[in-house]
Amino acid sequence: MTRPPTLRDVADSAGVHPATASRALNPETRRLVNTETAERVIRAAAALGYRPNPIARSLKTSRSTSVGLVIPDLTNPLFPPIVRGIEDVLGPAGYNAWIVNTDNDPDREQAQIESLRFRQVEGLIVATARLEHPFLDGLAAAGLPLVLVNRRMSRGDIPSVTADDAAGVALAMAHLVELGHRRIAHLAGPQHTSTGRTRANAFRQALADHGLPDEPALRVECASWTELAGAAGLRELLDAGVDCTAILAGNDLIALGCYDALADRGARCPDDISIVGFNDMPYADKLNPPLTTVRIPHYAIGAEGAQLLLDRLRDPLRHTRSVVLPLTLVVRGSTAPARRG
Amino acid sequence: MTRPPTLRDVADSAGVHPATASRALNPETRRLVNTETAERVIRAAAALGYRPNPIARSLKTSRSTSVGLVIPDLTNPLFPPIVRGIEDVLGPAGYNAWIVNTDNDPDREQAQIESLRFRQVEGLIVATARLEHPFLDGLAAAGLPLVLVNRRMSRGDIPSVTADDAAGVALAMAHLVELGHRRIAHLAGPQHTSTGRTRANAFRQALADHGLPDEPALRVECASWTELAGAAGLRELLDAGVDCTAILAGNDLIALGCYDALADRGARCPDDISIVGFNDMPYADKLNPPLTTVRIPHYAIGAEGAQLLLDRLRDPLRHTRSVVLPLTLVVRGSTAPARRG
DNA sequence: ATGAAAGCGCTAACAA
DNA sequence: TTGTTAGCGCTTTCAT
Repeated sequence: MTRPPTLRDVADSAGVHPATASRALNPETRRLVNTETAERVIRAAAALGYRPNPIARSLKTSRSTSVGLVIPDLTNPLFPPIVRGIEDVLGPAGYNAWIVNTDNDPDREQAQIESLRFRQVEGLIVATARLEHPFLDGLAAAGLPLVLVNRRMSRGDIPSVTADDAAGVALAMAHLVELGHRRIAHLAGPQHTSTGRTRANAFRQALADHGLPDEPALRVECASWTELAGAAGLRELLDAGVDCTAILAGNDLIALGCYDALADRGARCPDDISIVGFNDMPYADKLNPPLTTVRIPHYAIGAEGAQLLLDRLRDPLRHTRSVVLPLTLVVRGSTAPARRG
Repeated sequence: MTRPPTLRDVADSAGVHPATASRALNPETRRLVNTETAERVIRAAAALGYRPNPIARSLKTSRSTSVGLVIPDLTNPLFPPIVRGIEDVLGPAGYNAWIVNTDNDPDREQAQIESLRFRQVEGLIVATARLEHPFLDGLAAAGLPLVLVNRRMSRGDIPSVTADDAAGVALAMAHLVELGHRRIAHLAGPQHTSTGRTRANAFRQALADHGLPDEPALRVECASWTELAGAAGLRELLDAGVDCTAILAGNDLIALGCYDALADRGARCPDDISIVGFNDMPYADKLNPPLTTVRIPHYAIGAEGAQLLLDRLRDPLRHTRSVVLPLTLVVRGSTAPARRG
């Protein structure tokens, strides 16, 4: 195993100075060098199997061509498609992403983000934003390029890519009302996240739009976006003796928790209660019953987010912008006409 | 935003030479420096908020403290837990992983691995091994530290972490035989992978162990580990008029494909045909019917694999070893007593 | 159009 | 125990 060739080796082999070889090999500066010389250098590089050392380049240019990707938990099926969308955009641009999991723990999040800065990432794509998020505020204030995906923050000045949650809720609610449901409950996600808040607000808006009463008893906030929290939420609702024929769940995992809670009580979906989820997670169509849900374009969210960050890195002064992506309702077996009476 | 402090700033602030500061700050070399001086340096570093620049360190030491992780597709629910296991071991050791997806395309795999070497990874954890894999042979021959997870290669000298697939098949088959099944088919995964081959071999061994005939018609090789290929495989079997009461699927996705194919034909699981999967993928318990499957310790596979690689990086001369992890059968609704006649 | 020279921030001989 | 020196591989002024 011999030492990999360096720029110097290429220069020697082509009979030029390393600086000239550098210029010839870099597309950005190639025009500064004689075409013939450039070709000679390029041939020499190819012959030697030369690959520039990105670490040396980074040290000189203080650009790492890497970014950090902050997600709650890779094993949540929501995130892998986002990650792929991001990588498929970053890769061709010469960038790569370091992925960290926060497990929704602010301390862990802070430690992980610090380890990313330590790695000299040029920017961050963050999927863990809370509406109020002082730590992210600080990073933004420090000038670190930041893009939010999936969730936004209250302050609107940090670029974000989100789905049109309000429209999704409107679709879901219209579907339920169309099926004859009049008493619809909402098992909301955590209200410190934009997704949780936006969907809950849109739920109330939909009630108003359809002329249905907004009863506080029909709204429960789940402690987390998990099956466990969803089951607990529905049990709370049922224990309180609340009467409803349909549930709008904050997301698919909460909907799955509803399946569990219903099974515990010997109730059936959709016969007794219809359920709509959010996300269209993988295999939602294979569940029992297949889950009606709002499909979110996760891959596109990732891809758009990466694009926003690249734009920002290439032109730091460019105006920031946020992107909202459309979504669709996928009707399956978990929703059915309401009991009449 | 002022320039981040460098080692030089710390040295100046502590009134020592940068080399001394370097020694004081690095735990490995701290014993070379006077305790008081070291403390003064450490205090100065803390006061300035100094963080060593890992890129400069890498350039000097030619160690990147990064490794590459090669997987087929992050959106396959098999892999996120492996990734987390890997990261949870690498992180505390000061290493991080670059993740690449190959989509099971050898060309893409090669390109991605080259981009990892370009990034100066110190080693590779590979989840895409085929039994014969010349490209990986080449990397191993070139001295790149390599660890295989999930799948092995024919040559046994590359360290690997796998589940005890043969034992898993034996468990699954014993379960089916116990339930009264006598005509059991195997929808095997691709035979160029160790998992596909090992499970298929163990299937035939189990037939022999239980005194059942080994009929070639009862074995089908699926083209890939996917739902689509699983559905195609079962259709092929049914179209051939093969009579069986149970199916051992190569993995859970192939089992899901069987669900689809059965539904197409108006047959039901487990009433008409029982199915056992492999992996215990997330939400396998929520499927219709809940899937009986062999649970593989994915997180542990990742964690062990990372440990093997770290051992290798710390002591390149250390003997290689491979790890085989035990697994368990999870019995659910997709298996039931066979029809009698 | 090319070469010379300097330096990104750090570490590791070697010298004192 | 500390300082001196050199250099990892590359890019980028500046000079020619």
